[in-house]
Order: sequence, then C-alpha cells, then structure tokens
Amino acid sequence: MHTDEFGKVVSANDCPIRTVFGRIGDKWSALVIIHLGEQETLRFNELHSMISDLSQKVLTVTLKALEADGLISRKIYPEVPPKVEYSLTDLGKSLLPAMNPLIQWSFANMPTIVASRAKYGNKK
Amino acid sequence: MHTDEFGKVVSANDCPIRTVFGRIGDKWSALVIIHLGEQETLRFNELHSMISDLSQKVLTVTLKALEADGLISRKIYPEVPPKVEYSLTDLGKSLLPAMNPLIQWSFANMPTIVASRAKYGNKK
DNA sequence: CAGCATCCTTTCCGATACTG
DNA sequence: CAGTATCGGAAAGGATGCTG
Repeated sequence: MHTDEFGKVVSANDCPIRTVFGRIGDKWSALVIIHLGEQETLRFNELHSMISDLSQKVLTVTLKALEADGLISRKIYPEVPPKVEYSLTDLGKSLLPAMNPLIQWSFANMPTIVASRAKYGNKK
Repeated sequence: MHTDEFGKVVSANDCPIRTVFGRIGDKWSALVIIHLGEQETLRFNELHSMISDLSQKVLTVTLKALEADGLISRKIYPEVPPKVEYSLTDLGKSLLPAMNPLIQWSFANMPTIVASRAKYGNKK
C-alpha cells in the first residue's frame, strides 16, 4: 500500500486508475462509448452491426457493465417487437473529452507500435 | 468491417483504439507507465514494491509487452548483482499527456462510479 | 428485436520454486 | 537482483440454441 502523486491510495480496488482504465480498457467498452458519443442513441442491433466482430452475448455483458457504472442509460419501449435504445448519461458524456487525447494518440501512433511489436517478435 | 469518424478501419487488429486501449487498459500497464513518468527511471524491484500487489511474473510480462511496443526501454548494467533500469522511451513519454485527462477524470469520478455500481448491485 | 442460458476455449494472473 | 519455469484457478470471450 502506498500513495501516488494525488495523495490517494493506489492499491487493490481503491485505485481510480485501475477502476476506470479497467473498464474502458476492456476489449469493447471504449468502442461502445465512442460510438454512442457519435450517434446520440443507438439500438442494440445497431451497435452490434457497428462492432460486428463481437458476439451478442459479450455486447450484452458490456452494456450491462457500462449501465451499472452509470455511464450509459437504457431506454425500453414497450412495443412488439421490442425496442431498446442506449445512450450516454451525463457522466458518460463527460468521459468523452477525457478520452479524446488518448484516441488521437492511438490513431497517430498505432503504426509505430505495430512496427515495434513486429520487430521485437523477430528479434526473439 | 466498417469505418469510423476518422475514416479508418475499425475491425480486428486494425483498430487503433483496441490496440492502444487494450495495452494500457490491461490490469497493470497504465500504472507502470505512470510510475515511470513520475520517476524517470526505476529498477525492477523498485517498480515491484511500488505496485506491491502484482506478482513478479506478471510484472515481467507487463514490462516485456511495453518494451515490445516501444513504450519503455530496458537498460542492463553488467554487474553482480545485476541491475536493470526501466524508463519511458520518447514514444512512452508522448503517451503521458494523452493519458492525463483520463487520469484526472478517473480520480474525479471514481466515487460516482463506485456508488453507481453498488446501487445497481442492490437493484438486481 | 433484444435478449438469456449453456457450453466451451482461451487468456490472464497469482503462487510457488528455482537460477545466473 | 532480476528474472525464468511450471502449475492451477479464475475470468473473459465466442458459438450456439432458445424465448418473450
């Protein structure tokens, strides 16, 4: 147990960095948030087709986790067939500008990283 | 397969967001990068004691992955006992300011997220 | 349409023991 | 000191089938 530059505990589940980066760093959450940031609201299958290579089960799990964290909201229209719309909450919206620099960095530096990774693989 | 707002492919391994967020979003990489950002250079056991609840094996794996991506560099001093120093590369240093807003956001909003998570758990 | 349930594989990660 | 090697448990993620 120790403290970081913010004077907060950086251990186990008390660590904000691990909590937040763990959420948006999982395989799909960041993409879901970004898509919802662009589109205002999206239905389940719209999201599913936008991020086509994730299973519907995992999308469900991801959405539930984001909802539990208060980052997205889920609106159900009592119709047949059912219609469910997802959108960012205010908290979720506040996350977008915080993520933006990292997104920019990702696009700018991904080629470098991929090249470095390949080179490292060869050296082994 | 589709394109996002940047006009780039957002699928499989071609997605910068998934590549970068996947790396810094894993359980420990972000913390390692942040610590190296604060301290300039750190030895293996210094990092290990700073992030005490990760095993030495996982620290090794994490460091190797970051090195492979070109984010940190590893300097070996041929002494007995051995001494190895880790530091951020220029690429790694450029990542820090990009991560910063998200770090700030994490500290600011972690309480809200934790509260929301707990509430959601009760409702189920 | 928007899921839930189940099964299965893969990956992650911690504990422990050992080494140049 | 700074790792490597091996094992085992837990968790993440994918495929498939079923349902209100």
